[in-house]
Amino acid sequence: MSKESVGITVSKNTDFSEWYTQVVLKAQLADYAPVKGLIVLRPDGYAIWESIRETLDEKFKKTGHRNGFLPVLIPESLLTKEKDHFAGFNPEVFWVTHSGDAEIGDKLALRPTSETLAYSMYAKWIHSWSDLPLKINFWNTALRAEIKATKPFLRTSEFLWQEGHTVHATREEAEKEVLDILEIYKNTVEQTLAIPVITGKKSEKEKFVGAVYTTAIESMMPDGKALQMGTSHFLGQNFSKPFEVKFLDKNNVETFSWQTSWGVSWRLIGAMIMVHGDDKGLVLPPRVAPIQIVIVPIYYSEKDADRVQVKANEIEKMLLNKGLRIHVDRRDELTPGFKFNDWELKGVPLRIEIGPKDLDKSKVTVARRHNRQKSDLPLDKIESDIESILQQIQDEMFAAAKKILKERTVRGIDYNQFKSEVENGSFISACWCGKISCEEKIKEETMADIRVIPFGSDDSEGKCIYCSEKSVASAIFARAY
RNA sequence: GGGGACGUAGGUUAGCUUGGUAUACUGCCAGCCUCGGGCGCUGGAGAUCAUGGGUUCAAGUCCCAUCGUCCCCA
Repeated sequence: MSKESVGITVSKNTDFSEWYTQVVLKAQLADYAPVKGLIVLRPDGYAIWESIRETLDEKFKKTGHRNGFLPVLIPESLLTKEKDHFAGFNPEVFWVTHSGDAEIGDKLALRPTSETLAYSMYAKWIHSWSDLPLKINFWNTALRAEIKATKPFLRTSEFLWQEGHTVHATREEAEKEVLDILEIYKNTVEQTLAIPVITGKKSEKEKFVGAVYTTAIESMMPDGKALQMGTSHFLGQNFSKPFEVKFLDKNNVETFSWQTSWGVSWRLIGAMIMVHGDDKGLVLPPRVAPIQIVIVPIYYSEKDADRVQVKANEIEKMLLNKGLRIHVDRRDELTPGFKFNDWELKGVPLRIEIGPKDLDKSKVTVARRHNRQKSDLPLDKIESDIESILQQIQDEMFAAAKKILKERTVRGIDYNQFKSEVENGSFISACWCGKISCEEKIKEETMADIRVIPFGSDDSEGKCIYCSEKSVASAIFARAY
């Protein structure tokens, strides 16, 4: 008999929104904070963030970036210095106006993003061509007031993220940085989180306010909505001029620098929950799972307890030595059946069950979380096979997600079909003339807009899906989070 | 921006129409239990009924206001 209040009570297919919320709460990733729009990350949720952070951090450092830390308060005078940028963020800015009872003259913003603060500092640090490139990344939080439509990990008023801010002597070098970072994002999301992405440029309407252009990785969620997974911006000299981030080049000429900024947030966790989760709860890809393998020892008598525990400890040690993240569930007060459900809710990719019946046959039972299949594995095969099983799970999860993305991307349709495909929750690849007015009309009429203009999708042969004029590219349209 | 729903033990909730001692399940604690898919049995602790005001002999229940949360649509 199942205890409904403990597990997930709705189906992912029929009530996606409620399903998502239940997974977040019941898998104990996060809980609602006392203030609307804010969440508290619990250890199981934070562990996933740490895992993502470690993967990215290693790649950033290998490509010459270093970490720094920026304060959370930005004076109004600084935030408003680049006007387009400020206008874009203004409605979402939290302001600190008082210290105690006294009013603060130049009121302070809780950072919605740190370009202005970082570059006011960079201007002090950069004087010569030899100070460049400057490549600093910051692991912190950003605050953007979300009054309506909040959702754990996807839309919250404060979120964990990283923001990278780099400064270069030439345009070419900065543009290469933008693409190098996007490639790191793509690889990490695809190989670690097992979520396929589409890379490309954002339209003018959707680009980062203050950027020359924005590149992004975009992905599809199971409800057919697109989710922006990460962005990498070419800022050109839009910030270096107002903030005077300039240097003397080798010819002793004062030159404004070229800049980039880029970030991913804990939104990635939300995407991973949505893409891989099922009606039993969370499903974690092995590469990112804080616990990759859980061992559940099964026994009743004292005698069985001894031999089962000895074997469990032995396997734990063997797998720890291989660098795997493993946990033995030694809780004595719970039944095996409860533990199975518990670890499935929490998404652990692989479970090893060891009981007297297994040991009698010199094997263990392994249960794969992503397809819920159980099989036998001989004791003497564990050491040699376990890593390839994990790899296989990782691959199968990515392949399944990729198949869905492919199946739900449609192309070569007219505007009438476009409307019904949007309703179906499809990604639509369609020609576009490049005019913002067409994109806005489409958004008005269908609620879908351009999520990304994939690299290499230039197309001057086609006709715009909306106005039928000559196209510039085939873009990906969809409704979005 | 518009609309809807809801605040009662840690969680889910009954009670509200028709005012009269606060329901259950789950979780928690103690003990027992062959416990391989949320096992069973016994006992126990746990509630300023969101907040403030009003009506009344009497308010979880009726009235007003406030605060908060969730969902849907633009």
